[in-house]
Amino acid sequence: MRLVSFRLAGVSRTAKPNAARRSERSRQAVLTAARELVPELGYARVTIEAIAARAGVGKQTIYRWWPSKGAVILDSILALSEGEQGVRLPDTGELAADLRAVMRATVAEFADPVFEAPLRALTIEIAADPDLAAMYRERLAGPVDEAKKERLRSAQRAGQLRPDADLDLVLEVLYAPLQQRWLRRSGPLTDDYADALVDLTLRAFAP
Amino acid sequence: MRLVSFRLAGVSRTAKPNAARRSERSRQAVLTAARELVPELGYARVTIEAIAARAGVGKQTIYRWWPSKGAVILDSILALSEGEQGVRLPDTGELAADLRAVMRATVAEFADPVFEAPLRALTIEIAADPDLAAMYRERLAGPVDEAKKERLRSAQRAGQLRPDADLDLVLEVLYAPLQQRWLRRSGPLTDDYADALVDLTLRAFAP
Amino acid sequence: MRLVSFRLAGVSRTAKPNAARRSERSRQAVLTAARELVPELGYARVTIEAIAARAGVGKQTIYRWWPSKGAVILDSILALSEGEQGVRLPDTGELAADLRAVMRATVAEFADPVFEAPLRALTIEIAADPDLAAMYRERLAGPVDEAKKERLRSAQRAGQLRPDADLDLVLEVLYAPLQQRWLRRSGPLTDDYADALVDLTLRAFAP
Amino acid sequence: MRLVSFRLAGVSRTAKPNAARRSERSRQAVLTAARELVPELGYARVTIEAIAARAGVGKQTIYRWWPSKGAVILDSILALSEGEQGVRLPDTGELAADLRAVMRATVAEFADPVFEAPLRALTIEIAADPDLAAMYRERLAGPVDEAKKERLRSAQRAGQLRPDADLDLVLEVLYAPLQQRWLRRSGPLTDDYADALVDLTLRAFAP
DNA sequence: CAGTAAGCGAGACGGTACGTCCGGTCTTCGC
DNA sequence: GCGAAGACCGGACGTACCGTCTCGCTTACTG
Repeated sequence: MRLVSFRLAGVSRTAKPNAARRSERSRQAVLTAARELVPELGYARVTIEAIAARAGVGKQTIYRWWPSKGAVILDSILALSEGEQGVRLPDTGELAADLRAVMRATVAEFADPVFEAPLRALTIEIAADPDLAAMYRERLAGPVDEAKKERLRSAQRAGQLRPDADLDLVLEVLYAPLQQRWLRRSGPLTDDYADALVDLTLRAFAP
Repeated sequence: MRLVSFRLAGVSRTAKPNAARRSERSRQAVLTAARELVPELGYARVTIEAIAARAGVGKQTIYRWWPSKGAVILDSILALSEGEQGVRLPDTGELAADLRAVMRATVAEFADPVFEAPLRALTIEIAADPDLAAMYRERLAGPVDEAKKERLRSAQRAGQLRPDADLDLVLEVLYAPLQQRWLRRSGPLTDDYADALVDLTLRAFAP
Repeated sequence: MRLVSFRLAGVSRTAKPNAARRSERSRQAVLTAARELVPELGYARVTIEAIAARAGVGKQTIYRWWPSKGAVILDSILALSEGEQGVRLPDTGELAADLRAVMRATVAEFADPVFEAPLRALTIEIAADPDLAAMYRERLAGPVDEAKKERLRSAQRAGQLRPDADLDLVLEVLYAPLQQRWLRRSGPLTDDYADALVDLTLRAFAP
Repeated sequence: MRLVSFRLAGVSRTAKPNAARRSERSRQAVLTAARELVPELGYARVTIEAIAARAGVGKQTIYRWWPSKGAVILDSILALSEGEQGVRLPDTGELAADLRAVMRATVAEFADPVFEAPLRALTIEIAADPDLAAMYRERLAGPVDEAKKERLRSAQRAGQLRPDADLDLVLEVLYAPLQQRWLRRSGPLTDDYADALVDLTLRAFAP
């Protein structure tokens, strides 16, 4: 799978590298360097050269294994949850309370610069690069969304949500306003705001 | 006062240029070039040098009048509606129908590359640049949102919307899902989708 | 003339730079930096980047005005005699003495690292690059050889040299052994050796 | 002794490889590849990587057995005459005729790109690298010059050459002008030119 | 209504980063 | 245990743009 995307993304690379001989040490160093530099410098000022220098790695090693700077950032974020088992949302039986908790946690993440900076960087790259957007959906958004939808299905079985509700749409109504405020800095991100989004969503999709 | 500006003359960006002597010809050429180049090359490959070359303008002329590439893009979009009087939404008395029309029009805009490409470029720049985000809110988003809220207030008076509804939140629920799908290319943008957003919003904020 | 050779040497440069606006300051800085760096680092370790850095000049400024590193070296050597009027050899009337003086001076030059290092660098580049060889002949070797031949012609008129002697050949017999010893380090360069070359040359071309 | 070499094993270039186990196959492949690539690409574009790839050999195999690229070139030229017994010049008793034949043969060699390109490459490397120059003198120039001097000694015995002539100097006067013309491309290499060099040399060193 | 100062097109400049290439070293396999 | 294969760190290459800076030229205000 990886190799295919390389072939599509790479411009002139014809002979694909042998992944079995890849240096795990270098890989970790690059991802760590990327994660550190983004909040330090701001994404726009993070360069491949800076990542390579900080990681103590040749530039070629980055170009060999990642198709773009955005892909490095995506990997650096994915690496944080490496080794964890699948995501799972709280399920106390009380949908409203569970969603408020999750939404408030999201608000808190956006307030923490260590999360916020790489996330904003990634979001910008995704908006600009369809290939990266596909990688993002497949490897990060997809699994997380699936976990969220699992919780919603449980709520449907419990009669707390309209049984014919389009769960993708439910997620969008919950998250898109929050993420848009964050991305555009168009308003404050507070717990009250999180709660309001949960309330209106439940109203809109009440059985 | 005179002497101070004399003394500072030559220091970068302290003595701002005399707008009265600005060449309208050059301004239009730059905005047109920017608008044309973004869909042609893709935003990432549009450079100040390319805009200047296409416009037949010196680079300094761009640096003199715009603070950033994003500002040029913003202006190039604003210039499209230059001369028009204030925005105004349809008001047939039937809120659902009016909103569906507006949302479907937005969907159509996103499908047209001539609108889509500069809009995406602008959105990316806004996400990366807080200063530009402020300009955007003040000069583009603000007036448009005010017009939309005016229509919603009319609906509140007509008893078609909860009188205590937070109109900013209503707008976010309507638009953020649509714009996020577009920005992330995370799903199809259809008229049905636009209608679904209108329906759930009206449900959530029904009186 | 210069522009033509640029066009031939440059790979992708189509729009030739405007020589009238060239910065004399930068030109001098580059030539001085090159002259200093060659003996310091040895020619093989002198890079365009190092010259640019030492000169406090952008790399592009070098690439804009010189087709190759060798051309910079050639210019840096030519710049030494810039402003001087044409070369002229001593003419005491005694050919043997005059030639010995000139040959011994050449031997001394080869012993001085400040001359030797750039000269060796240039000689190597000339051997590898026919374009540069042409520049060298035209701008450096040509005028110098002409001055030497002028002295030989004077000797012919004085009956000290065979009147039908091929003067280019005379110069080669004088200088080529010396320069080859130097280039290949195949033997000692002494005043006696210089004298021996003069003696045998005069024997070979005696009237 | 054993322990020392054990301890140093792995330290770069201290423990030299066991020449007995050297692969003759690889050695030949490298030398052939080098000889082929120099005329094909021009010396400046011949890289160790290209030689290794063409030879079907790992880069390390080259670095293990040769100290520099120039040494590979030198070996590739030496390999041509491998197996031949010592060089020997024609001796018809007529020095002038014999020298003309040899000089004309040299002119012909310089005209053949298959000889010319590696020879030029080697000459350049020798000029830049004193270590290689020493190897060159010992393994290539030395034996050849000795053979030439043997012929000259025979001529001295036959009274065709001044008995006290410095034979190294004689060789230089014969060859240096020719080789310098070739290296600098400063004039045509013809049979007449070869003959002229022989004539003037015999005049200069006539008994 | 001439003189002058600004904006202008043009583009050279000092820089930074790009993405590629290669040098020389090190590691992993297979023979 | 050598050798092929090739990943690795390092660093220079030549190019593309950045944002600043002259340079003449044109154009509009000012004295």
